[in-house]
Amino acid sequence: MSEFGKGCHLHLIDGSAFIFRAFHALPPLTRKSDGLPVGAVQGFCDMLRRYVGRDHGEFAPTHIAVIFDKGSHTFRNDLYAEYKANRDEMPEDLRPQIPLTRRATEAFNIACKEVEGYEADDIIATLARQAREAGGRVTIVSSDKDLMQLVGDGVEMFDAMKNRRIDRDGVMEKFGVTPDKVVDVQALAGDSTDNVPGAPGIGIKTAALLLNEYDTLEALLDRAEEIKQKKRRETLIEYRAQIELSKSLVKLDENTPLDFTLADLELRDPDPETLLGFLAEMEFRTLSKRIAETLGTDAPTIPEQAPDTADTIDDAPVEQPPFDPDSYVCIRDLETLGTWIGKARERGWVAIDTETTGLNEMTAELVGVSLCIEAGQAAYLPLAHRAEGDGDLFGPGDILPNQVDREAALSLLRDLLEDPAVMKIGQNMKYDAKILARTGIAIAPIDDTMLMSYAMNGGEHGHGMDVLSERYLGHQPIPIKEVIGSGKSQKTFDRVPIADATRYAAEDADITLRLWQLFKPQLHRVRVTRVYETMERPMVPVLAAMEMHGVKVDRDTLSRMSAAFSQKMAGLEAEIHALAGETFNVGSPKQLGEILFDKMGLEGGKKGKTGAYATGADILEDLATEHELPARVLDWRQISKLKSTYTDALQEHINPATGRVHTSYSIAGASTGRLASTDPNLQNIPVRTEEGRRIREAFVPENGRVLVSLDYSQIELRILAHVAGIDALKQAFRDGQDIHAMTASEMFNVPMDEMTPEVRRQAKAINFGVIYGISGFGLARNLRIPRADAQGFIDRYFERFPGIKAYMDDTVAFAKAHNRVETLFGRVIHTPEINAKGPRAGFARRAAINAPIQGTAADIIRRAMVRMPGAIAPLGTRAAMLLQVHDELLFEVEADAADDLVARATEVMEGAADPVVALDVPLVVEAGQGPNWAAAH
DNA sequence: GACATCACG
DNA sequence: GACGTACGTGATGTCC
Repeated sequence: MSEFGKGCHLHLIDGSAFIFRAFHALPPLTRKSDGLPVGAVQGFCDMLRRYVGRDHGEFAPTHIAVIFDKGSHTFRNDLYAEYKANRDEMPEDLRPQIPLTRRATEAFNIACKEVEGYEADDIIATLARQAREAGGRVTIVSSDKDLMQLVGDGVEMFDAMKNRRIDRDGVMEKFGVTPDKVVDVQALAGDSTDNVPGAPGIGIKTAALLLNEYDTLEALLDRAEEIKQKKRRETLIEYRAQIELSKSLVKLDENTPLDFTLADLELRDPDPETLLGFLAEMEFRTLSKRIAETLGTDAPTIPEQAPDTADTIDDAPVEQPPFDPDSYVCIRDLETLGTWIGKARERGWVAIDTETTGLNEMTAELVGVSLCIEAGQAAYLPLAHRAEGDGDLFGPGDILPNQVDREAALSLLRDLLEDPAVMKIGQNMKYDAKILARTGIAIAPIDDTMLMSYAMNGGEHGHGMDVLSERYLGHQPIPIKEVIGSGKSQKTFDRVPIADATRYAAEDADITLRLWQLFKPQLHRVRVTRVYETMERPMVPVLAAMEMHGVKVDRDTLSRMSAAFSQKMAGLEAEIHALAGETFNVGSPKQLGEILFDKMGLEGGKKGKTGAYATGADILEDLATEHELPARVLDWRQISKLKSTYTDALQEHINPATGRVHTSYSIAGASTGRLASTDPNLQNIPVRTEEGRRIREAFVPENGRVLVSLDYSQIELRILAHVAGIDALKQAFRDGQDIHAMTASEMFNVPMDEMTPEVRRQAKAINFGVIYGISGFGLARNLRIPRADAQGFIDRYFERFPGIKAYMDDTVAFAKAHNRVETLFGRVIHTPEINAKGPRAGFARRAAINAPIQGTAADIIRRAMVRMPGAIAPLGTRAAMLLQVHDELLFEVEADAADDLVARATEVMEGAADPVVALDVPLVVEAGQGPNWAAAH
C-alpha cells in the first residue's frame, strides 16, 4: 500500500446521491426468484460500472471511495431539532436496498466508508482536507450544492448526471460568490430541502450581493445597521442568532474522526469471482454479461424463474440482450430487405424509424429507414446517402453507390407499412407518417411509444426517446450530435457515412421496440388504455393531415403590415429617445430600466432575481398614467412584438412548394393534455387588441372558399360547474345566461338588470381565478385592488358556492394521496411536486386544481377532432380542418358547403363528451365564417 | 443558454 | 404566520 501524496487523485462518490438517482431513474424492478426490490441496486451498480469504466483523462483516480450516511441523528440535530425534519420518509421499496448498495460497492472492490452519527458530506469534507494537505487532488462525485463549499485548492466536483466538472467558476455560477463564501450564502439563504432556516426573505441572489459587499458574514452582521433597505436591515438584526445557527448547520465538519487513512482508499481491480457472484445473486443478467465482458471472463448462468411465478414479477422488464451497435444489419439489396419484411409479417409487428435531412417534415428528405423485429435485431436501409467532403471516388454531394434503389425499396416497404395485419411501432410516429406520406405511403396501423408514455406518465417526465431509453431501459442512446455534429460543423443525415448511420438509426428502432414491449402490457395496469386508444393514438393521422394541409397566409398583407410597423417604430423610437434625452436600445429591458429608474428617478424600483429592474407591461402601465416615456415604450413594444413574431416571422414560414404555412403540433408536450403548436406557433396569433387582430386578416382561404371558426363557449367554466357540482352555475348554463353577470349577481347581491360592467368584470376575474387555483395575491394583482379586498371576494365566492371550495380541497387531497389527478375521461396527470415543501408546494397545488379542468377540456376537443374526419367525410375535399387553438377549430370549406360543415362540425363538438361522460351542463359551440380568420370569429 | 417579455387559451 | 403566487403554452430579443 502506497502513501497518498502529490500526484495522487482521490475520487469521493456521494453514495446516497447515486442510490436516490438510481431509485428514481428506474422503474420498479424485483428479483425474479423472490420478489425482493432491486431496481435501485441495479441502477447503482450500473452507475458504478460506468463511472470506473469511463475515461477520466487527466483526472483519472488513484484512490476512490463511496461515502454513505450512517444513522439518522447527527450533531446537527443536537444544534437544531428541526434539521432535515421535513424530509419525506424513505420509500418502502428503497429501504431494503440500502445495505445491498454497500455490498455492491464492496463487490466492486471499492472502499465503502461511513461513520456513525456523521453525514457523508462531513466525511467527504474531512477526506478532501486530508488529501489537499497531502498535496493531492480531489474529485467529489456529486452535484449537491452543500458540497460546493469544499471546491478550490485542487478540489473539484463532478456532476455525473450532466457529465460536467464543477470548479470555482461553476460554484460562482451557482452561488454568485467564491467557494469560501458559499457557507455564508447558505447561512443567509437557508435551505428548504434540509430545513435550514436562514434569514426570511433573503435568497441566494440577495445573500451573494450582500456578501460580495461585506466580504464575510460576521462583518455583515456586525455592520447590519448600515444597510439601506429597511426590511433587509431589520431581518439581519432580528434573525442574527438564527443565521448563525444556520451557518453551523451548513458548515461541514472537516475533522470527522476516521478509522482509516487515505492510503486505504487506493484504487483496486475488482475480483471477478466476487463481483460476478454478487451480480448473479441479484440476478442481474444484462449487467453480469456486460461486466464479464469487460473483465474478460464468462458471465455466470442465472437460472430463469419457474413459469408459475411469472405473475409475481409483472413489473419487471423482459430480460433483454444488451445493446450491440455492431450487430445491426445494413440492408444493401432488395433480397435482404425482402427477408426483413418477411420476418415482420411473421411476427405481426415491426418497429420503424425514418432518417431524414431535417426536423421539418414538410421539407426534410427521406434518407433511410430502420426496422427492428425483436430486441437486438435491427437493420438500417440507406436510400439517399451522399458523399461527404472529398478524397473519394465520388465527389461531395453525389449519391453513394451500393444503396438499394429508392423506388423499388419503397414499393416493397409500402406493402408492409400499409398492411393492416402488421402493427407499425414508432416513437413520435406523426413525424414518420408525414415523411412517408410525402413518398405516397399511408402507414397504418400504428402504435407510438411516445404517446404510450404520455398516457401513463404525463407530468412525470418528458417523453422523448432519450429520456425513455435512459429511464426505462437504462441505456443511453447514441447522441445525434455524435453523428451529425453540432453548431457550424453540423451536417445533414444524408452526409453521414452509412456505417455510422446504421449504428445510430438501427439503435433507435431497437430502443423503440424494447420500449413498446415494456409499455404495452403496462397500459392496462395504469388504466389508460382507453385514453391512449381514443385520445392519443388516433390524433396522429388527424394532426398529420391538418399539418400537411396547412393554412394559406397572404404574404403581401403581412409584408405591407411589416413596412407600416417599421415606420411607426422608427417614429416611436425617436420620440422615446427625445424624452429620455439620450439614445438607447428600447428593446433592452436593462437599459430601459436604468433610464426610467436611475436617470429619471421614477418610483417603482428594483425587482427580479438578477437584480435588474422589472419593466413588464404592468409596471409600465402604472408609470404611463404620469409619464410619456413608458407610454411610448408600451406602444413600441406592442408593434415590435407584432412585427418580429408575426408579420416578419410568418412570411418566413410560408412553404414555397405549397404557398401555405404548416405548423407542427406536439401531442405529448403539455402536461394537461393540451396540444402545443410550434414552428410556427399558430395558437397565439393576436386577437385581443384591434391592431393585433388585423394579423388574422392575412389568414385566408383559397378562392371560392371561406374560413369557418367553431369554438366552445366557456368550456372550462362549464366543466368546473360539472365537476364541482354547483347547481346555480349548472342552471345558468342550461338557461344560457351570462355566467359572469350571474356570478356577480350572486356574490354582490346585484339584480341582473342592474349589473354594471365593472362588477361583471370583477366576477369574471374571479371565475377565471378559480380555474387557476385562486389566491388572494393573484386576484389582487389581476384586478389591481388591495389584497384584503381580493381575499374578501374569494371568501364570499366560497360562501356562495361552497362546492367549489370542496372541489379544490378534494382535488388537492387526492393529488397528495396519489401523486396524480385525473380528468373526467381518465387522463392521468402526475403531480410529482404536490408533496414538496416550500414555495413549490403552492405551484403544485394550483396546478393540481387546474389540471383536471384544463385537461378535461383538452380531452373533449381531442375527442371531437378524432371524430371530425368521419363526420365531414361526405364533403370530401370540399372541406378541411386546418387548426386547433385549445377551444377552437378552424376549417377551410367551399363557400356553398359552409353551412353544411358548420352543422356537422357543431354536432361533433357539442356531443364530444358522449358517450363516456354525461355532463350536467350543455356544451355550446359558437360558429363564424368569413373571408379571413379575423372575419370568421 | 438564461432571462425577460409578451402573444394565445 | 411566512413563504411567493394566478393555470397551460412558444417565440423573440438581449446579454453573458
